[in-house]
Order: sequence, then structure tokens, then C-alpha cells
Amino acid sequence: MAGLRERQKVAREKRILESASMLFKRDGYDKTRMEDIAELAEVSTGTTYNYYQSKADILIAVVSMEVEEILIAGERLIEGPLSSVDEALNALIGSYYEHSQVYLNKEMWRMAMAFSIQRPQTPFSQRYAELDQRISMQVVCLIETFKVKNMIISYLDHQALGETIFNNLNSMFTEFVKSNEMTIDELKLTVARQMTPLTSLITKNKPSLLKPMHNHA
Amino acid sequence: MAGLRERQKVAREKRILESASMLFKRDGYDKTRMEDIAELAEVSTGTTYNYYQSKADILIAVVSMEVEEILIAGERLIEGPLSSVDEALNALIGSYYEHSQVYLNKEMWRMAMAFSIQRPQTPFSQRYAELDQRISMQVVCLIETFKVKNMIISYLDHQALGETIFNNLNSMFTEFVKSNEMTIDELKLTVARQMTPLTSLITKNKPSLLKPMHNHA
DNA sequence: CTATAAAAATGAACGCACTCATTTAGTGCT
DNA sequence: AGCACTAAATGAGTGCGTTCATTTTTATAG
Repeated sequence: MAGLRERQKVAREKRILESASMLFKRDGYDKTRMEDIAELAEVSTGTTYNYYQSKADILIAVVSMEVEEILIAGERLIEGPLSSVDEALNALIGSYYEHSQVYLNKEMWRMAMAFSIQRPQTPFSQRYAELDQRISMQVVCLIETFKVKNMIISYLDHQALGETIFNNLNSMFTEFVKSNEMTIDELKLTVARQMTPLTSLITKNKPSLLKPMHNHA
Repeated sequence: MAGLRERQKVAREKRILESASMLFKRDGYDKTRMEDIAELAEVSTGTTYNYYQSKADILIAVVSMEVEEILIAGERLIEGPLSSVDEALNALIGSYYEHSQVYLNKEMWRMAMAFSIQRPQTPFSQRYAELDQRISMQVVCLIETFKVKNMIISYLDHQALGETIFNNLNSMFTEFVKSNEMTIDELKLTVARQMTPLTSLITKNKPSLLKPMHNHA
């Protein structure tokens, strides 16, 4: 049985995270002051810093929750039955995008992305990079599965292909969170369009799919 | 002939930009205080804000200079003679990377990228996005040239292809500025490797180039 | 040359993330 | 229960980007 001190610690950390998560989504990251988070969590400002290194560090805790769920959903898709290369890839990418909006909104994603670039050596960024890496690996894994199941041509560097695809879906997600107007559906359509040449080229026995389309929606 | 007031204004703006550019590269963006910039430029802190909206806004002025030169160099390459698809593409990408280090260092790039994501609606970010857009267009333009010269298969969506390639080279440049160790040469090699499957697939009459390679350098 | 209007420079003041010396409170021992 | 020890909470203090009321400088009119 844990002591009182230990239980209080866990409870405080949870209260701080919940308060921050709520305020970030309600008032925005910038508007939310450390003082506000502390007040709602019923601790002092200083105490907050005993639990999280910085305001940004609280944000990554929320991001982590979100990405863990994204990865689990992705895992399920990869292990499930695969239809065509094109459909399976778009299903995975779509799943990533859908699950990105549970705990976070666009502004919070922007902040998280910004911090991860700004100070790549901080624990925050290391963590963020690791989460990215795991998503990238999942895409590579799917490409490998295609290969094993003889769905794509076999002489290609599947690691490189997977990374290119990840870079693309990631870049477009960045565009999405930067845009006020863009919806998830538009994002999915754009990426599907961008992926078409590539998937057509690597897919076996599907020459009829080679249909060029036009510019952004 | 411009009046005294006008001339002083131009001179002050130039001094502020030069001071900031120097201090950012020497001491780092974070360490450089607005007070330091103002002091070196022989103006008051407040005056700095009559010329630039924020500290970040001064940074974009430096970034703009850099990217303008990057674009000019790219233009030259595209209009010049093209060897193979693979070589021309890598030459363009390599040129981008080489020219990225004249006024900026990794830290400054990181800061600029971070701000452009953080507040996409600010003039800073609009400007940054526009510069990105122009580079992307240059890549698309090169792909179009390949098509016109009958160097690649013709039934593909060249716009989508160009965007995918830009997203990839851009993502990897982000990885580069985030890493303390990675050199420009390593960056070029990594991107060349990632591009190989794609360029092989789209190039006409080059089946012998299809050689899978292995993981990161 | 003086007076008046307009523009720009100035630096003290503000807000907020973050720090640190001090105080408070949980734990283990007698 | 009382005491010593230590982990943790606290909030006034610090630094820096940014703002704004005031002062200074330049242009213009009489």
C-alpha cells in the first residue's frame, strides 16, 4: 500500500494534467497561464514545475496520450484483412487523421509540432520524435506486408517507400493543422490524390488505376 | 531625392537587421535579447518595434534573404541542361540544401520553422509558407520539364509527384536542422536513397537502375 | 526665423514563464 | 505522542518580449 505522500503526488499530477488539458482545449495554449492551470489544479505555480519541466512539457503529456491511441488503432488495421494496396494505405492514413482530434485540436498540434522543432534535444522533442518514428515504422510495416502478400512489385526498397509515404502524410497533416479551413475529409482526399501515382506504380496487375487527377481541392 | 527622415528610416532598418542577423548567428536566437539588438543598432528597444513586429519577425527577414537566393539558384538549374531524371532531381535538391547555410544556421532554421507552424496566420508564417510554396512549384516545374522532354512516363499526375518529392525533401531538411550531428552530405545521401524507388519507377528506359539499397547512413 | 503639426524615438511599465530560498507537512523512530 | 529528517509546496522574485504614454525630432507654413 502506497503512503499518503505517494498518493498525493499521483493525484496532484493527474489534476495538473487534467486542468491543463481542459484549459488548453477551451482557452487555447497561449491564453492559458501557468497560474490558471495551478489554480484549477489547486496547487501553487511552483508546484506545477515539480511535476512538469515547462508549460510545453505538459502539452507533450497530452500529445502522448493521443498518439498512443493512434498507434493502437493503426496496429489493428495493419493486422486486419487487407483489400487493395490503395485502399489499405488510405485506410491507415485516414485512421491516423481521424484519431488525431480526440484530446487535441489544431492549435495544440501546432504548438506541439513547433516545440518539437524548436528544441530537438529536450525530453519533449525526443518523445515527440519517438512517436513520429513509431508511426513511420507502422507505415513501413504495412508496405512490407504488401510485399509478403505479393501485392506490390518486389524489387523496391520498401523502407524508403514507407518513409516517403510517411513524410508525405506527415507533411500534409502539418498543412492541415496550419490551415483554419481545411477539414479532415479534405486532408484525406488531398493525400489520396498525392499517393495515387505512387501506389499505382508499385501495385501489381492494376494498370487500369493509372488515372491522373487535378490540383488541390 | 528622399528627405532626411526617409533616409534615416532606411538606415535604421538596415542596422537593426544587420545587428540581429549577426547576433542570432553568433549567440543564438534565444540568447540574443531585443535589448542587445537595439543597442548594437544604436536605437532604443521600442524603436525596434517600429520596424519589426516581433523578434520572430526579424528572423523571417533573414530567412527571406536566404530563400530568395535559394530560388534563384534553383531557377538556374532548371533552365540549364538536364542529364538524367535522377541526377537532375538530386542536383536541384542538393542545391537547395547547399544554399540554406549562408545566412542561417540550424538553430535559426529551427526557430523559423517553429514559428511558421505556431502562428500560421501571422505575416511571418504567410511569408514563410509562400517561400515554401515557390520551392515546391520549382520541383513541380522540373517534373513537367521531364515530361515535356519525354524523360518520364507520361500518364502520371506530375503535380502530385512534384508535391510528394517536395514534401520529402522538406521533411528531411527538417530532420537535418533538428539533428546536431547530420551533415549536408549525409542529408543529400539519405534523400537520394529515399528518392531512388520513385525516380526509377517514373524514368523511361532505365530498368537497370532498380537497385534496392539499405537503411539510414 | 518661429510656430505648429506630424512622425518617430524612447524607456519605464506590464504580463507571463520560470526559479529558488523558505516554509510546510508526511515518514520513521523511540 | 514527540522528535528528527526529508520530500515537497510555496509565492515572491527574475528576466525578457512587448506595449504605450511621453518626449524628441523633422517637416511645413506663415
